[in-house]
Amino acid sequence: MAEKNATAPKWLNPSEMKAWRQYIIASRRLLDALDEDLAAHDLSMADYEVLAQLSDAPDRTMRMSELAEVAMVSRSRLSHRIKVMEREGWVRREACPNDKRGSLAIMTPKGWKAIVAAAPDHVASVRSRFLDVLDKGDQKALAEIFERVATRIKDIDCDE
Amino acid sequence: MAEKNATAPKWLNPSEMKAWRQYIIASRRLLDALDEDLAAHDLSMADYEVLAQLSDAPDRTMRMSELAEVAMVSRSRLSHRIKVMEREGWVRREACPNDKRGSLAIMTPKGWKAIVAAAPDHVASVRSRFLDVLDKGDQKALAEIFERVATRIKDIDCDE
DNA sequence: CGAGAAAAGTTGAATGTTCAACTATTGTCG
DNA sequence: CGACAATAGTTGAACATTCAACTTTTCTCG
Repeated sequence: MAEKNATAPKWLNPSEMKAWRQYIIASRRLLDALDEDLAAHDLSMADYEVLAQLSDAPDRTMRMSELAEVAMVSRSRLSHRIKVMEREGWVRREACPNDKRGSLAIMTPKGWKAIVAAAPDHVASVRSRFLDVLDKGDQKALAEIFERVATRIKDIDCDE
Repeated sequence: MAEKNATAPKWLNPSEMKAWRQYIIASRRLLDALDEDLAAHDLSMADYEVLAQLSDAPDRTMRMSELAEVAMVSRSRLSHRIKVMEREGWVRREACPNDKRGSLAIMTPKGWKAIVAAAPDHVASVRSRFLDVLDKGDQKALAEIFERVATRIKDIDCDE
Protein backbone atom coordinates (compact mmCIF):
# COMPACT_ATOMS: atom_id res chain seq x y z
CA MET A 1 0.00 0.00 0.00
CA ALA A 2 1.07 3.54 -0.67
CA GLU A 3 2.97 5.22 2.12
CA LYS A 4 1.08 7.98 3.81
CA ASN A 5 3.10 11.11 3.62
CA ALA A 6 2.50 13.37 6.59
CA THR A 7 2.67 16.50 4.45
CA ALA A 8 0.34 15.33 1.71
CA PRO A 9 -3.14 16.75 2.01
CA LYS A 10 -5.91 14.22 2.22
CA TRP A 11 -7.68 15.28 -0.97
CA LEU A 12 -6.55 16.26 -4.40
CA ASN A 13 -6.35 19.94 -5.26
CA PRO A 14 -8.15 21.14 -8.40
CA SER A 15 -5.10 20.90 -10.62
CA GLU A 16 -4.23 17.38 -9.46
CA MET A 17 -7.85 16.34 -9.74
CA LYS A 18 -8.11 17.60 -13.28
CA ALA A 19 -4.95 15.80 -14.42
CA TRP A 20 -6.09 12.56 -12.79
CA ARG A 21 -9.69 12.65 -14.03
CA GLN A 22 -8.80 13.63 -17.58
CA TYR A 23 -6.26 10.86 -17.68
CA ILE A 24 -8.55 8.19 -16.31
CA ILE A 25 -11.54 9.18 -18.43
CA ALA A 26 -9.62 9.51 -21.69
CA SER A 27 -7.74 6.28 -21.05
CA ARG A 28 -10.94 4.37 -20.48
CA ARG A 29 -12.47 5.75 -23.67
CA LEU A 30 -9.29 5.24 -25.64
CA LEU A 31 -8.88 1.60 -24.66
CA ASP A 32 -12.57 0.96 -25.31
CA ALA A 33 -12.33 2.55 -28.74
CA LEU A 34 -9.22 0.58 -29.67
CA ASP A 35 -10.89 -2.62 -28.54
CA GLU A 36 -13.91 -1.85 -30.68
CA ASP A 37 -11.70 -1.18 -33.68
CA LEU A 38 -9.88 -4.48 -33.15
CA ALA A 39 -13.13 -6.39 -32.85
CA ALA A 40 -13.31 -6.29 -36.66
CA HIS A 41 -10.41 -8.73 -36.56
CA ASP A 42 -11.82 -10.80 -33.71
CA LEU A 43 -9.17 -9.61 -31.32
CA SER A 44 -9.06 -7.87 -27.97
CA MET A 45 -6.22 -5.53 -27.06
CA ALA A 46 -4.80 -8.18 -24.76
CA ASP A 47 -4.86 -10.88 -27.42
CA TYR A 48 -3.37 -8.47 -29.94
CA GLU A 49 -0.53 -7.74 -27.54
CA VAL A 50 0.16 -11.43 -27.07
CA LEU A 51 0.22 -12.13 -30.79
CA ALA A 52 2.25 -9.01 -31.59
CA GLN A 53 4.90 -9.91 -29.05
CA LEU A 54 5.02 -13.48 -30.21
CA SER A 55 5.30 -12.42 -33.85
CA ASP A 56 8.32 -10.28 -32.96
CA ALA A 57 10.21 -13.09 -31.26
CA PRO A 58 12.90 -15.12 -33.04
CA ASP A 59 11.19 -17.96 -34.92
CA ARG A 60 7.93 -16.47 -33.65
CA THR A 61 8.50 -18.68 -30.64
CA MET A 62 8.56 -17.83 -26.97
CA ARG A 63 8.50 -19.39 -23.54
CA MET A 64 5.09 -19.04 -21.95
CA SER A 65 6.35 -17.14 -18.95
CA GLU A 66 8.40 -14.74 -21.04
CA LEU A 67 5.40 -14.08 -23.25
CA ALA A 68 3.21 -13.48 -20.22
CA GLU A 69 5.80 -11.00 -18.95
CA VAL A 70 6.12 -8.93 -22.12
CA ALA A 71 2.41 -9.04 -22.90
CA MET A 72 1.63 -7.97 -19.34
CA VAL A 73 -0.83 -10.74 -18.52
CA SER A 74 -0.79 -13.32 -15.76
CA ARG A 75 0.53 -16.79 -16.49
CA SER A 76 -2.83 -18.28 -15.80
CA ARG A 77 -4.55 -15.90 -18.13
CA LEU A 78 -2.03 -16.52 -20.87
CA SER A 79 -2.45 -20.24 -20.47
CA HIS A 80 -6.19 -19.93 -20.94
CA ARG A 81 -5.90 -17.54 -23.87
CA ILE A 82 -3.34 -19.66 -25.67
CA LYS A 83 -5.73 -22.55 -25.33
CA VAL A 84 -8.34 -20.71 -27.36
CA MET A 85 -5.77 -19.42 -29.83
CA GLU A 86 -4.69 -23.00 -30.33
CA ARG A 87 -8.26 -23.90 -31.21
CA GLU A 88 -8.26 -21.08 -33.76
CA GLY A 89 -5.07 -22.52 -35.19
CA TRP A 90 -3.03 -19.37 -34.56
CA VAL A 91 -0.57 -20.85 -32.11
CA ARG A 92 0.68 -24.25 -31.16
CA ARG A 93 2.56 -25.45 -28.10
CA GLU A 94 5.70 -27.49 -27.97
CA ALA A 95 7.76 -28.82 -25.08
CA CYS A 96 10.80 -26.76 -24.25
CA PRO A 97 13.89 -28.79 -25.21
CA ASN A 98 16.29 -27.60 -22.50
CA ASP A 99 13.89 -27.03 -19.61
CA LYS A 100 11.45 -29.84 -19.09
CA ARG A 101 9.13 -27.67 -17.04
CA GLY A 102 8.81 -25.23 -19.86
CA SER A 103 6.47 -24.83 -22.75
CA LEU A 104 6.96 -22.94 -25.98
CA ALA A 105 4.28 -20.97 -27.75
CA ILE A 106 4.83 -21.02 -31.49
CA MET A 107 2.93 -18.85 -33.93
CA THR A 108 1.55 -20.73 -36.92
CA PRO A 109 1.36 -19.33 -40.45
CA LYS A 110 -2.34 -18.81 -39.85
CA GLY A 111 -1.57 -16.82 -36.72
CA TRP A 112 0.94 -14.76 -38.67
CA LYS A 113 -1.71 -14.02 -41.25
CA ALA A 114 -4.11 -12.93 -38.54
CA ILE A 115 -1.69 -10.48 -36.94
CA VAL A 116 -0.53 -9.15 -40.31
CA ALA A 117 -4.13 -8.49 -41.22
CA ALA A 118 -4.90 -6.73 -37.96
CA ALA A 119 -1.75 -4.68 -37.45
CA PRO A 120 -2.19 -1.93 -40.05
CA ASP A 121 -5.73 -1.23 -38.93
CA HIS A 122 -4.66 -1.21 -35.32
CA VAL A 123 -1.79 1.16 -36.01
CA ALA A 124 -4.12 3.44 -37.96
CA SER A 125 -6.50 3.36 -35.06
CA VAL A 126 -3.81 4.19 -32.48
CA ARG A 127 -2.76 7.01 -34.73
CA SER A 128 -6.11 8.54 -35.34
CA ARG A 129 -7.38 8.18 -31.81
CA PHE A 130 -4.24 9.05 -29.91
CA LEU A 131 -1.08 10.07 -31.73
CA ASP A 132 -2.79 12.50 -34.08
CA VAL A 133 -3.53 14.88 -31.23
CA LEU A 134 0.10 14.92 -30.05
CA ASP A 135 2.80 17.08 -31.57
CA LYS A 136 6.47 16.11 -31.30
CA GLY A 137 6.79 17.93 -27.98
CA ASP A 138 3.74 16.22 -26.54
CA GLN A 139 5.11 12.86 -27.57
CA LYS A 140 8.35 13.51 -25.81
CA ALA A 141 6.69 14.90 -22.68
CA LEU A 142 4.29 11.99 -22.47
CA ALA A 143 6.98 9.39 -22.92
CA GLU A 144 9.02 10.96 -20.16
CA ILE A 145 6.12 11.28 -17.77
CA PHE A 146 4.99 7.69 -18.18
CA GLU A 147 8.51 6.40 -17.98
CA ARG A 148 8.68 8.04 -14.57
CA VAL A 149 5.31 6.57 -13.59
CA ALA A 150 6.44 3.06 -14.49
CA THR A 151 9.72 3.48 -12.66
CA ARG A 152 7.96 4.85 -9.61
CA ILE A 153 5.66 1.86 -9.42
CA LYS A 154 8.54 -0.55 -9.71
CA ASP A 155 10.41 1.33 -6.96
CA ILE A 156 7.48 1.42 -4.55
CA ASP A 157 6.69 -2.26 -4.96
CA CYS A 158 10.29 -3.37 -4.56
CA ASP A 159 10.97 -1.87 -1.17
CA GLU A 160 7.91 -2.61 0.87
CA MET B 1 -13.02 2.14 -37.62
CA ALA B 2 -10.29 4.71 -37.96
CA GLU B 3 -10.03 6.45 -41.30
CA LYS B 4 -6.98 5.56 -43.26
CA ASN B 5 -5.12 8.71 -44.09
CA ALA B 6 -3.25 8.45 -47.39
CA THR B 7 -0.30 10.41 -46.04
CA ALA B 8 0.09 8.47 -42.78
CA PRO B 9 2.92 5.95 -42.88
CA LYS B 10 1.92 2.42 -42.11
CA TRP B 11 4.11 2.00 -39.04
CA LEU B 12 4.93 4.18 -36.10
CA ASN B 13 8.18 6.10 -36.12
CA PRO B 14 10.48 5.73 -33.10
CA SER B 15 9.19 8.82 -31.34
CA GLU B 16 5.54 7.84 -31.79
CA MET B 17 6.31 4.28 -30.81
CA LYS B 18 8.01 5.36 -27.64
CA ALA B 19 5.16 7.63 -26.57
CA TRP B 20 2.60 4.92 -27.26
CA ARG B 21 4.49 2.07 -25.59
CA GLN B 22 5.43 4.05 -22.52
CA TYR B 23 1.85 5.15 -22.16
CA ILE B 24 0.35 1.71 -22.56
CA ILE B 25 2.86 -0.04 -20.32
CA ALA B 26 2.75 2.49 -17.52
CA SER B 27 -1.03 2.67 -17.66
CA ARG B 28 -1.35 -1.07 -17.35
CA ARG B 29 1.00 -1.14 -14.37
CA LEU B 30 -0.60 1.88 -12.79
CA LEU B 31 -4.13 0.50 -12.99
CA ASP B 32 -2.94 -2.87 -11.71
CA ALA B 33 -1.17 -1.25 -8.77
CA LEU B 34 -4.19 0.88 -7.87
CA ASP B 35 -6.40 -2.18 -8.02
CA GLU B 36 -4.05 -4.05 -5.72
CA ASP B 37 -4.05 -1.16 -3.27
CA LEU B 38 -7.84 -1.05 -3.30
CA ALA B 39 -8.08 -4.79 -2.73
CA ALA B 40 -7.36 -4.07 0.95
CA HIS B 41 -10.86 -2.56 1.02
CA ASP B 42 -12.43 -5.32 -1.07
CA LEU B 43 -12.93 -3.00 -4.01
CA SER B 44 -11.95 -2.90 -7.64
CA MET B 45 -11.29 0.37 -9.43
CA ALA B 46 -14.61 0.00 -11.24
CA ASP B 47 -16.57 -0.58 -8.05
CA TYR B 48 -14.77 2.29 -6.38
CA GLU B 49 -15.75 4.57 -9.23
CA VAL B 50 -19.38 3.51 -8.95
CA LEU B 51 -19.48 4.10 -5.21
CA ALA B 52 -17.56 7.37 -5.42
CA GLN B 53 -19.92 8.77 -8.02
CA LEU B 54 -22.95 7.63 -6.09
CA SER B 55 -21.61 9.12 -2.88
CA ASP B 56 -21.24 12.49 -4.62
CA ALA B 57 -24.80 12.61 -5.88
CA PRO B 58 -27.56 14.53 -4.06
CA ASP B 59 -29.01 12.25 -1.39
CA ARG B 60 -26.42 9.70 -2.50
CA THR B 61 -29.04 8.61 -4.97
CA MET B 62 -28.85 8.22 -8.71
CA ARG B 63 -30.70 6.76 -11.65
CA MET B 64 -29.06 3.54 -12.80
CA SER B 65 -28.40 4.79 -16.31
CA GLU B 66 -26.92 8.05 -15.11
CA LEU B 67 -24.67 6.19 -12.72
CA ALA B 68 -23.58 3.85 -15.49
CA GLU B 69 -22.75 6.87 -17.63
CA VAL B 70 -20.61 8.73 -15.10
CA ALA B 71 -18.91 5.58 -13.81
CA MET B 72 -18.12 4.56 -17.40
CA VAL B 73 -19.56 1.06 -17.21
CA SER B 74 -22.26 -0.58 -19.30
CA ARG B 75 -25.80 -0.69 -17.98
CA SER B 76 -25.70 -4.44 -17.85
CA ARG B 77 -22.48 -4.46 -15.92
CA LEU B 78 -23.77 -1.88 -13.47
CA SER B 79 -26.92 -3.90 -12.95
CA HIS B 80 -24.86 -6.98 -12.07
CA ARG B 81 -22.48 -5.07 -9.82
CA ILE B 82 -25.25 -3.29 -7.96
CA LYS B 83 -26.75 -6.69 -7.30
CA VAL B 84 -23.63 -7.78 -5.43
CA MET B 85 -23.31 -4.41 -3.68
CA GLU B 86 -26.87 -4.87 -2.53
CA ARG B 87 -25.91 -8.20 -1.00
CA GLU B 88 -23.05 -6.46 0.80
CA GLY B 89 -25.56 -3.95 2.10
CA TRP B 90 -23.82 -0.98 0.49
CA VAL B 91 -26.60 0.04 -1.86
CA ARG B 92 -30.30 -0.48 -2.17
CA ARG B 93 -32.65 -0.01 -5.08
CA GLU B 94 -35.88 1.89 -5.17
CA ALA B 95 -38.41 2.51 -7.91
CA CYS B 96 -38.10 5.88 -9.59
CA PRO B 97 -41.14 7.96 -8.62
CA ASN B 98 -41.60 9.98 -11.82
CA ASP B 99 -40.45 7.45 -14.42
CA LYS B 100 -41.90 4.03 -13.90
CA ARG B 101 -39.25 2.42 -16.09
CA GLY B 102 -36.53 3.76 -13.88
CA SER B 103 -34.67 2.52 -10.88
CA LEU B 104 -32.76 4.46 -8.27
CA ALA B 105 -29.54 3.30 -6.68
CA ILE B 106 -29.30 4.58 -3.13
CA MET B 107 -26.18 4.37 -1.02
CA THR B 108 -26.76 3.00 2.47
CA PRO B 109 -24.95 4.21 5.59
CA LYS B 110 -22.89 1.03 5.39
CA GLY B 111 -21.94 1.86 1.81
CA TRP B 112 -20.99 5.37 2.88
CA LYS B 113 -18.78 3.93 5.57
CA ALA B 114 -17.11 1.68 3.03
CA ILE B 115 -16.29 4.48 0.59
CA VAL B 116 -15.16 6.81 3.38
CA ALA B 117 -12.83 4.11 4.61
CA ALA B 118 -11.39 3.44 1.18
CA ALA B 119 -11.11 6.96 -0.22
CA PRO B 120 -8.12 8.32 1.74
CA ASP B 121 -6.05 5.24 0.98
CA HIS B 122 -7.02 5.39 -2.65
CA VAL B 123 -6.16 9.06 -2.91
CA ALA B 124 -2.83 8.41 -1.22
CA SER B 125 -2.23 5.64 -3.68
CA VAL B 126 -3.07 7.79 -6.72
CA ARG B 127 -0.77 10.41 -5.33
CA SER B 128 2.20 8.23 -4.61
CA ARG B 129 1.96 6.18 -7.77
CA PHE B 130 1.03 8.89 -10.23
CA LEU B 131 0.73 12.50 -9.13
CA ASP B 132 3.98 12.55 -7.17
CA VAL B 133 6.01 12.27 -10.35
CA LEU B 134 4.24 15.21 -12.00
CA ASP B 135 5.11 18.83 -11.39
CA LYS B 136 2.56 21.59 -11.95
CA GLY B 137 3.55 21.89 -15.59
CA ASP B 138 3.22 18.17 -16.18
CA GLN B 139 -0.21 18.19 -14.61
CA LYS B 140 -1.37 20.94 -16.92
CA ALA B 141 0.18 19.35 -20.00
CA LEU B 142 -1.30 15.97 -19.22
CA ALA B 143 -4.76 17.33 -18.57
CA GLU B 144 -4.69 19.19 -21.88
CA ILE B 145 -3.43 16.23 -23.85
CA PHE B 146 -5.98 13.81 -22.50
CA GLU B 147 -8.77 16.32 -22.90
CA ARG B 148 -7.86 16.40 -26.59
CA VAL B 149 -7.75 12.60 -26.72
CA ALA B 150 -11.23 12.30 -25.23
CA THR B 151 -12.60 14.96 -27.55
CA ARG B 152 -11.02 13.32 -30.56
CA ILE B 153 -12.63 9.98 -29.75
CA LYS B 154 -16.02 11.59 -29.35
CA ASP B 155 -15.59 13.39 -32.68
CA ILE B 156 -14.51 10.32 -34.62
CA ASP B 157 -17.32 8.17 -33.31
CA CYS B 158 -20.01 10.76 -33.93
CA ASP B 159 -19.50 11.26 -37.66
CA GLU B 160 -19.03 7.77 -39.02
C1' DC C 1 24.74 -35.71 -3.12
C1' DG C 2 20.20 -34.57 -1.57
C1' DA C 3 16.57 -31.93 0.97
C1' DG C 4 13.92 -28.23 0.47
C1' DA C 5 12.95 -23.88 -1.87
C1' DA C 6 11.77 -21.77 -6.10
C1' DA C 7 10.16 -21.63 -10.91
C1' DA C 8 7.16 -23.04 -14.95
C1' DG C 9 3.02 -24.11 -16.27
C1' DT C 10 -1.70 -25.87 -16.02
C1' DT C 11 -6.26 -26.62 -14.08
C1' DG C 12 -10.99 -26.09 -12.16
C1' DA C 13 -13.86 -23.39 -9.55
C1' DA C 14 -15.44 -18.92 -8.37
C1' DT C 15 -16.15 -14.64 -9.91
C1' DG C 16 -16.71 -10.90 -13.30
C1' DT C 17 -18.05 -9.15 -17.89
C1' DT C 18 -20.34 -9.06 -22.32
C1' DC C 19 -23.96 -9.95 -25.39
C1' DA C 20 -28.42 -10.37 -27.07
C1' DA C 21 -33.01 -10.86 -25.80
C1' DC C 22 -36.69 -9.40 -23.16
C1' DT C 23 -40.40 -6.45 -20.40
C1' DA C 24 -42.21 -2.25 -19.36
C1' DT C 25 -42.71 2.43 -19.91
C1' DT C 26 -42.30 6.81 -22.24
C1' DG C 27 -41.72 9.84 -26.24
C1' DT C 28 -42.85 11.17 -31.09
C1' DC C 29 -45.71 12.60 -34.59
C1' DG C 30 -49.07 11.81 -38.35
C1' DC D 1 -55.59 9.45 -30.07
C1' DG D 2 -52.68 5.58 -31.29
C1' DA D 3 -48.98 3.17 -33.65
C1' DC D 4 -44.22 2.83 -33.57
C1' DA D 5 -39.73 4.05 -32.10
C1' DA D 6 -36.82 4.90 -28.33
C1' DT D 7 -35.34 4.53 -23.48
C1' DA D 8 -34.60 2.18 -18.82
C1' DG D 9 -33.41 -1.60 -16.84
C1' DT D 10 -32.81 -6.56 -16.01
C1' DT D 11 -31.68 -11.31 -17.03
C1' DG D 12 -29.37 -15.70 -18.31
C1' DA D 13 -26.08 -17.74 -21.03
C1' DA D 14 -21.64 -17.47 -23.00
C1' DC D 15 -17.28 -16.06 -22.39
C1' DA D 16 -13.11 -14.16 -19.83
C1' DT D 17 -10.35 -13.56 -15.75
C1' DT D 18 -8.69 -14.48 -11.23
C1' DC D 19 -7.36 -17.30 -7.53
C1' DA D 20 -5.52 -21.00 -5.15
C1' DA D 21 -4.06 -25.54 -5.56
C1' DC D 22 -1.37 -28.75 -7.81
C1' DT D 23 2.52 -31.34 -10.64
C1' DT D 24 6.86 -31.43 -12.44
C1' DT D 25 11.35 -29.87 -12.88
C1' DT D 26 15.25 -27.09 -11.67
C1' DC D 27 18.03 -24.47 -8.51
C1' DT D 28 20.47 -23.66 -4.06
C1' DC D 29 23.43 -24.75 -0.70
C1' DG D 30 24.75 -27.33 3.57
